[in-house]
Amino acid sequence: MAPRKKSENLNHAVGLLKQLAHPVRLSILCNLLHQGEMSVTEIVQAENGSASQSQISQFLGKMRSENLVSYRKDGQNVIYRIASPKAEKVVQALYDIYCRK
Amino acid sequence: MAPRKKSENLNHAVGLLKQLAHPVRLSILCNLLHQGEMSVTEIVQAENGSASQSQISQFLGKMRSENLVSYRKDGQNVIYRIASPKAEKVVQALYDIYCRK
DNA sequence: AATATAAATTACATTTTTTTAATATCTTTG
DNA sequence: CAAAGATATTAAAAAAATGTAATTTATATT
Repeated sequence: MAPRKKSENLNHAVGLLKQLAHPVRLSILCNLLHQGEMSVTEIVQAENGSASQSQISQFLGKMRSENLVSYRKDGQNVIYRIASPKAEKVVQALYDIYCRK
Repeated sequence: MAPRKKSENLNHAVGLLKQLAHPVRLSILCNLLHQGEMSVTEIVQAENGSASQSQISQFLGKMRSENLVSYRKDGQNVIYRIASPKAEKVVQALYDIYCRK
């Protein structure tokens, strides 16, 4: 990796961790990790009532603004995917640590 | 791993992530990962002014209460280490992702 | 065009975290 | 025992995150 100041790495990591530190957002990212792509409707359904459409849209907006996820439009649907390789790696690591073996 | 409800894994992971999602706490854990053990004085010095003794003590208290770290007394010093293997693994993964190659 | 569906936005109240300051406790040393 | 050093505790203010409701925009269907 290109040499960086420690504090720079630290702040980038903290920025990601703050987004992961919410059950609905982490669940969304974990689902995206395994599904590849999901429409907002599918994301809302997968959360099974634990967050409203509005809240999920707000979460997606924030994660979008931090370049954790990206989207494309498909008719009236909007389809999200993970955009950040680092986010993907961290979510995978969490999955390995908490959900496997 | 013993089978667990998804939401249980999720909440455990989120609990850890909330603790990691602060620059000073993450820095402390990263230092402990590499040093093994550190006294509070050393921890405060390592943060180099970015947090007061009081604040660091509060952070350590919270991380202690969540079993992320444990401590032992050595005279007038209190020496901390990482107590949670999961925390250790996640911090190591973050280090690999953000600070190496 | 009217209706329905999908998603985003706005505003606000609530809750949780973070920060700061002051003080207390415990241990060692002179 | 008094002073100094190390750590913890308490309280309160400030800042940030969260949850909720209402509304809006855009697209598709009839």
